[in-house]
Amino acid sequence: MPYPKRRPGSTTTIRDVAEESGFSATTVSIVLNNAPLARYIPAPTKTRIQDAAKKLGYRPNIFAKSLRSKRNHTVGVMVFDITDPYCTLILRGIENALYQASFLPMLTDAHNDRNRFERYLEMLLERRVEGLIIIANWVLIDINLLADLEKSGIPTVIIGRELESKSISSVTVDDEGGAYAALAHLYGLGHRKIAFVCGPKGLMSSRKRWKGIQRFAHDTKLELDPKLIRDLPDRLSPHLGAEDAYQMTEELLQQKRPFTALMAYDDMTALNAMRALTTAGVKVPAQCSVIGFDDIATSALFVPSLTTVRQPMEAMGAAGVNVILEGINARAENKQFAAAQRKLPSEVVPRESTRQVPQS
Amino acid sequence: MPYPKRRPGSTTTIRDVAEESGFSATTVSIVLNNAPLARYIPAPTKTRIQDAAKKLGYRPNIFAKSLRSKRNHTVGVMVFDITDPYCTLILRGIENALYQASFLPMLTDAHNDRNRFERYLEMLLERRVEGLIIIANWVLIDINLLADLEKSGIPTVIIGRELESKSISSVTVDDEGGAYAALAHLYGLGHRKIAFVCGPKGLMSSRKRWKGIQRFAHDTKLELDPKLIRDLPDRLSPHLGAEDAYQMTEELLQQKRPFTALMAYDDMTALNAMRALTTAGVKVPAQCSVIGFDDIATSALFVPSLTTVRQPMEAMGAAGVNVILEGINARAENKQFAAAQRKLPSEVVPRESTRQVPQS
DNA sequence: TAATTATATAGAATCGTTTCAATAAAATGA
DNA sequence: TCATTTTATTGAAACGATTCTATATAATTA
Repeated sequence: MPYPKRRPGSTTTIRDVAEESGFSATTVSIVLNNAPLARYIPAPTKTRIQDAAKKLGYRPNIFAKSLRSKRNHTVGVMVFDITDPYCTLILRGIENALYQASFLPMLTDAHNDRNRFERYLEMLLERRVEGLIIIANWVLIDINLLADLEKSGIPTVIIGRELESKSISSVTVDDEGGAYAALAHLYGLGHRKIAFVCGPKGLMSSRKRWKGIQRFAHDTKLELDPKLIRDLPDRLSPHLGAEDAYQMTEELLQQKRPFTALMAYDDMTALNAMRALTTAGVKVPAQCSVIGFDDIATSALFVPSLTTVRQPMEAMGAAGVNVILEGINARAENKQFAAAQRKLPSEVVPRESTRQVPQS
Repeated sequence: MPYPKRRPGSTTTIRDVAEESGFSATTVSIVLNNAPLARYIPAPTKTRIQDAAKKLGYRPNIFAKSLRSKRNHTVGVMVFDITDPYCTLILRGIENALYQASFLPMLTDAHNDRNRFERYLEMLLERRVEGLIIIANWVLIDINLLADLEKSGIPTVIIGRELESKSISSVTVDDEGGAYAALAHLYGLGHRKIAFVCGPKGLMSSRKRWKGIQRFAHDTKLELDPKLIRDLPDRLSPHLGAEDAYQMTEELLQQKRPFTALMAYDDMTALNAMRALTTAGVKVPAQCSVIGFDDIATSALFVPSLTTVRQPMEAMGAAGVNVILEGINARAENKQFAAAQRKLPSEVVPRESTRQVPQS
């Protein structure tokens, strides 16, 4: 009995298959992985090995495989708040693109908390994920997280935020163009007195959208009334933002400075603005049109449904995956790869909340 | 030069730390893992090893670790549609509970598709996740998936659906009690003529909720008008359900059979029912109260905000994690463990959409 | 003092793959 | 026919940790 009989409790290994088929573990490995050398192996041998593997229900041990190959076909995905509807569609896009490539995501949620972010980052690196996708939102921890990331050297992409880094990729939507188009939409409906609830100054996307607004105003000589412009504060907690939007809309109304349309930083802001308007007795869209940005799921369900600028969230998720997949492949072949900065177009989705300005 | 100098390109291994500290790899391992034998190792040795590890930035190779220990501190999480707001809060609960235990989730989304479910299941087993959490929804693939699961022998829990299996755990909400309480809420507000848009008969939760309704009606001698009861069809696609709910509410209205309240199978149904009511000119809650079930995020934001029965989703996610963690621990110690069936209580959340029945 | 136990460390085996290097037979070319 | 190439297969060496077993000294007990 030269080979030890395989112990009943243990799982079947490649050596069991070798013994069963009458070939060596090497040959089994070559056949089952269809390695280059497999072209020297005659068909009958192949079938015998495959049959043996099937018969024993052989499932290669992924730990051993990973140990050799240093790969695990896994990427880390970090969100800052999975409760945020903005996230889930991006997640869908990520998931779908990873599925195509037979990768699986490790999902982590930083809860908008810096410590948790760092702990999770550590856990992901410890597990040697092959890539990292970060979905930025609202509050993104500041820049020194980059230090940790860059030195780790794993392909990383941030979705939803532009970065000046040369080693971290990013996928963003065309904020400026989207805001430009949104304002153009309102303008096209005849609106001239327009109120704005802009995002926090600290956010790049907020600045970009404002830039788009200004550019449109400049292009068409539309006058922007400074009294009708509010900025959301730079807050740590995103859900407080909802209340802020509500309050600011109330403030805008209390000024008694008439406006026929309101453009909000994003959909959550717009939704809360609508609530404030409705509560104050201002009918949307009859008396005031409202436009948002993002097109989160709720926006279509709302009454009235919200006109908004759609971010192609699934596409952004997919783009993020493709960017890091390129990085991962380059890495596997020891090639150099450069970080990519992708910008995707957005599109105005007209719904019930905007309407032709009433004749006066 | 007895030891080969460590190659510059490669990562630092335990042997590098051994060489640097002047001890053997064995000792390094014992110290760094604080293994039982560590109590024989004097403090100075320990610090020298720890310093060396820190100096070299040693990070143990998790693949090698897993190969020995057969563990990876990872669980598979399967959802059927991450876009479904019902999922995300449960996911939050899962994520949070796993974080406490230093586990990480592999997230998969079956897209309500059976093939995808099976492919993902295969991928998760291949990766040897230590446990499996399935968030059932709306349409859950039928029972023969159990065969695959049971034979794999990994601890599994299904959240949101009761199962007759003895080897698969489940976490559910008290559907019957919740529906009972919801109807009691309407009854308490004086409603007697109540319409129902029930869930698909095929769903256990749907049947349970209906049972709660019947029990309440029986207890209080409330009469249920069969003409005011509709069942959502058993569909494959969950989003079609939204349109169904809208239509059924229209049908209920067209009958001209008065009702002062409508109880919906779940929040999505309720939201669409409200849309239909509003569109038809029926004011909610002035003319008709509406109550849902689930308490998804959108419900609080809606105008009017939706009264509903809250499922403790985060708690359900956490409970699911705890169940499989017990299974995983039992397994690690080669103990037997029995599947657990947990049922969590629900609670009525009164909001704007329900109101005292108008005097007539 | 001798026998025993506790302390401190290391060598080698193991986990299950993949792959390098070796070998032998068969097919080809000169 | 002999040298070379192609085909077919394998033993052994990685991959990087943990742990079993062995060993040597120091401390304790009889």
